[in-house]
Amino acid sequence: MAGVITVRLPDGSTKELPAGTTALGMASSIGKRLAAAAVAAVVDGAEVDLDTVLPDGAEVAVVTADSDAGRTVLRHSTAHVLAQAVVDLWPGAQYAIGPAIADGFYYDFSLPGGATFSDDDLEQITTKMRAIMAEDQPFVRQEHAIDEGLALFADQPFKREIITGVAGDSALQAEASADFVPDAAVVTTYRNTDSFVDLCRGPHVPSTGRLGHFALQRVAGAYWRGDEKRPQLQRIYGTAWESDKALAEYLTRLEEAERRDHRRIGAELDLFSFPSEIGSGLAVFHPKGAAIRRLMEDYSRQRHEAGGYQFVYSPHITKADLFEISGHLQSFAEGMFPPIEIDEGQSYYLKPMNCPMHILIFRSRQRSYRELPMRLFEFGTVYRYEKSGVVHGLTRVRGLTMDDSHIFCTRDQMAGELDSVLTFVLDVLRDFGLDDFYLELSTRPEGKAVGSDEDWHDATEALRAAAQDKGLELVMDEGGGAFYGPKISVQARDAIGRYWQVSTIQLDYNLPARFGLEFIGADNGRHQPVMIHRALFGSVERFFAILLEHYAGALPTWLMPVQVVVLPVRDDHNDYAETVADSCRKAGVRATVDIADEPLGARIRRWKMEKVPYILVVGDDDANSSTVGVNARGSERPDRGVGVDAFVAAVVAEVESKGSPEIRRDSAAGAAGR
RNA sequence: GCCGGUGUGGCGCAGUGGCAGCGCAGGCGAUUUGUAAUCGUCAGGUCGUGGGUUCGACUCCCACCACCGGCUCCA
Repeated sequence: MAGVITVRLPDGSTKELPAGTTALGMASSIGKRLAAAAVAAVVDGAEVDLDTVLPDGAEVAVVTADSDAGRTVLRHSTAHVLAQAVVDLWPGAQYAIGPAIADGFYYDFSLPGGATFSDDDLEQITTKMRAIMAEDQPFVRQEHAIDEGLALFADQPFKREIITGVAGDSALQAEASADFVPDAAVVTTYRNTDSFVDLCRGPHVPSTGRLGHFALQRVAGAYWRGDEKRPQLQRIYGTAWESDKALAEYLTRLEEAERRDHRRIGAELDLFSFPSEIGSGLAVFHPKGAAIRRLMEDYSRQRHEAGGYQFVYSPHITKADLFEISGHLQSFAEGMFPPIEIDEGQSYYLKPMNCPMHILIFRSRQRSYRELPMRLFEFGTVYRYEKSGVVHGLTRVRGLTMDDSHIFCTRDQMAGELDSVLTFVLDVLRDFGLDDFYLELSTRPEGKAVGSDEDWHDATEALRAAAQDKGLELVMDEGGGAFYGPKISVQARDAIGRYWQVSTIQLDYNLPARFGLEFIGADNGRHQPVMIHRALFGSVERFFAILLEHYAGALPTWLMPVQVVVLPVRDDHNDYAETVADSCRKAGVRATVDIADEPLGARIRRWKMEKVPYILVVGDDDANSSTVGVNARGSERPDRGVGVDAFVAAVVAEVESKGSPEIRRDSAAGAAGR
């Protein structure tokens, strides 16, 4: 019957509506709440504005503000308002692109006369944006032919460039500008007022009044289309959410991340520093930080030894020749410190990688297949000339120590070796408390790869098989491998949901060939070994930082330099406190006594801030009955009258299981609650 | 490397051209403490470095260094 259409909803049901009903109309027919929360719709798989008239038989879903897709719409629309505000405040400003990104949005501008934003500008821009939102201006969608579009943006060169791109190679442009998906020879715009129109595929919220839960965060420079040879634009970052509550929660999350910042924790706990006298990106580890690092390294050594790795050492500098043979000088010279010239033109470089050294160890004599797989391991300190703007705490430094292994094996051993290496790596990471992973497989890059198609195929499939065997999510990074071989990287999720790339396992066809590596096979012939590069922590410094952020400084007991501190209540309890500490030490628990020359509360506070796992308070009652009062990290109230032996045994067990007091407390609380 | 910001005792901060301050931490003294800050007192800074402007610079200008947020890069 004419005048009625039927649409299908996401739950499979159908709904009859008068012809001409818009997506918003449909939402209203379902419920007021839904209509109020709606910001866009998906019709037959395409995201559209709410005022889109529904065709008969369409599949329709309402996009609400509190969904990921809905927030994207909010953020994108807020970005438009930002652009409108900036153009209003800086007449003649050119606006480039303003997409939604994870948790927010940005917009790039070129200001008249090369002016730049400063943080102070954000306030007046925000005020202007709120004014635009208060006016509740509609977002009006229009379609234009290419030449119309070019005329419309006559004084907006960045928009013209995008439009010109649309007219040209559309696939390429879609790649270049995530903000914009071109469609044949038509461009779409959204107009808020006579004075502001932006090129955009949409969808947008119906009007600016639907926005408002936003905050501008910072200004930054950003190259046009991410190309450092192109002009640098002025970028403003912001965030926007469906409600003030969601916005506040997000800002709280940012604060939490700030509290966990390893640079802050490193300073608070006196773990490391970056003296400017030494140079940018070069850390020194203080005693407490060094103690933690040593525990990490010692455990790693222990595991590697058990895992059949052989330990080697190599120097920090080498003649240029070595990195010419390896190819690093040709490819990565700008990432290396400049050479040291000695002995009439002889150049020495600080090593940026350990692999050539390990290769020379392999090549130092003839090798038999019986020696393979040969797994060489070293905590190898390398130096990389990171550009001045990129150094960042311990995560991006100029001097770092890789827990670097190079495995030489036969082609037949390759698949099995990859599998066991991956198992080993995940196992050790779990011991450090990282247990939520996904894997990323980086495949052959276009064009510049070395090695035969067959080699690449075999290696990639071997990596894929090893990865799939682990039952973890596998994400493809097509074309993301290095020129010399495919790679698996392990991405670990931390306590607040951030992913960090830690371990990498990489096949290499390049270096064995460049160095002419060979071994004598069972057939008495010469063969080239396969080489696997493997880093587990990646960089020890960076892994240290990841652990600090993951645990917010409260490391598991086995990694804490001081595990137990004993506080005598009065100074006549000092001797008993020493006895307790001795009992700990005898069991291999790191314990110290903090004598009673300050009030107990003050001492407890100090050690709490140190994040010591266990604070023991001992007084008359304890000295009389060989007990301690246990104040475990993370607990609200102390546990009085615990027997010394029982306490020590519990800590020993916790160290053995690589646990933390917080976890033990939870399970204990669960048991006590019954 | 590029854009923006910041740099004041060990740490966190105040100080808009005219005598460098506060809190915490530190030293000393007193306090003898039962679960997150006892009281008093003392000391500590050529204000990131180097130039310049000025009668006078923490303050204004220039260069450099370092750090922070991004961009680009990350073997």
